[in-house]
Amino acid sequence: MADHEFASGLKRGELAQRTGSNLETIRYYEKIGLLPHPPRSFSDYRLYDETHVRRLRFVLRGRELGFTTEEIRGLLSLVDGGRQTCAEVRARTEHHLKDIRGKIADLNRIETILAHTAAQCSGDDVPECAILDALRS
Amino acid sequence: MADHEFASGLKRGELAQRTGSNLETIRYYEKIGLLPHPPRSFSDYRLYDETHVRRLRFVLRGRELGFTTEEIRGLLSLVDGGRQTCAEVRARTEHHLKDIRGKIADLNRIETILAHTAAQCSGDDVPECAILDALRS
DNA sequence: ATAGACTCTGTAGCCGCTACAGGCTCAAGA
DNA sequence: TCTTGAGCCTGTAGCGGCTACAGAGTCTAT
Repeated sequence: MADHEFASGLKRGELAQRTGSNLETIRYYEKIGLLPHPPRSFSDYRLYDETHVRRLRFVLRGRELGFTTEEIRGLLSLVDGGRQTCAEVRARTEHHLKDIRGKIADLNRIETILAHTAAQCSGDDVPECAILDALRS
Repeated sequence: MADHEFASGLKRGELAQRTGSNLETIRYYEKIGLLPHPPRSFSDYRLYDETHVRRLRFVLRGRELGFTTEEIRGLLSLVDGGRQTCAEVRARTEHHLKDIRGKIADLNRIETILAHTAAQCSGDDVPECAILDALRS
């Protein structure tokens, strides 16, 4: 790096650190097209800039919020398209919201069952166990 | 089947139907050791009985309740051990309950954010979008 | 000059299934 | 009896979303 080749770009490890993502995840997102192919240094190192940082954060945030990579691809295309129709983004979000509420409901149901059965369990060292019974039934 | 070879056993498809599980899942559970290798007919068909039905139901129920296959393997070993210590089963259940409550909390957090941003979104065909902003930030 | 940290590539593995291809076996109708 | 079609057998590949590793190259600090 005699000519300070990296002065203008982040290397992959640096991008990972800046975004809190895993090193390999970055390559994976590039592979599946959620991140663009970045320019390369003379020695073939990927060189990222602020636009990549923002884009990766967008993707990571979307994942955190439970969007699938396909859904994120869709959101990105709206962003990239420029004329993103707010109505469409909203429709997708609401669809997703429905999903999430479904998952919450499911988990709450499970939680209730488990909490109930755990409460019935004496905790003693006896062969009978309310929890196992619940699983068996 | 001249000699009514199957009279005393369920075939795989019948077991699947009785338990509501997928046909292939049964083979998979056998492969990973959650179901025992059943006896076979002359023509190599798996032959199941009521103990298999119960065991498969146990596994399926455990999965429904969000236990991993490894956790279920653990629960099964307690069951199989005979002297299952109720205290231990209870401890595992409560550990699992903690997990589930964590997930519920996460999802609730996500739900709040999405609901909030969706509410802020006008739904108009304008390039600004609260949801995308939220993802970007 | 060299050690060690970083990057590159392709590929395999993780979980929990699910699906498929290609062959065998069985039951029922013509 | 023959045929048709359903069901079973096996091994293997694929899904999503990563994560890890091997083996090679590159850079930095001492």
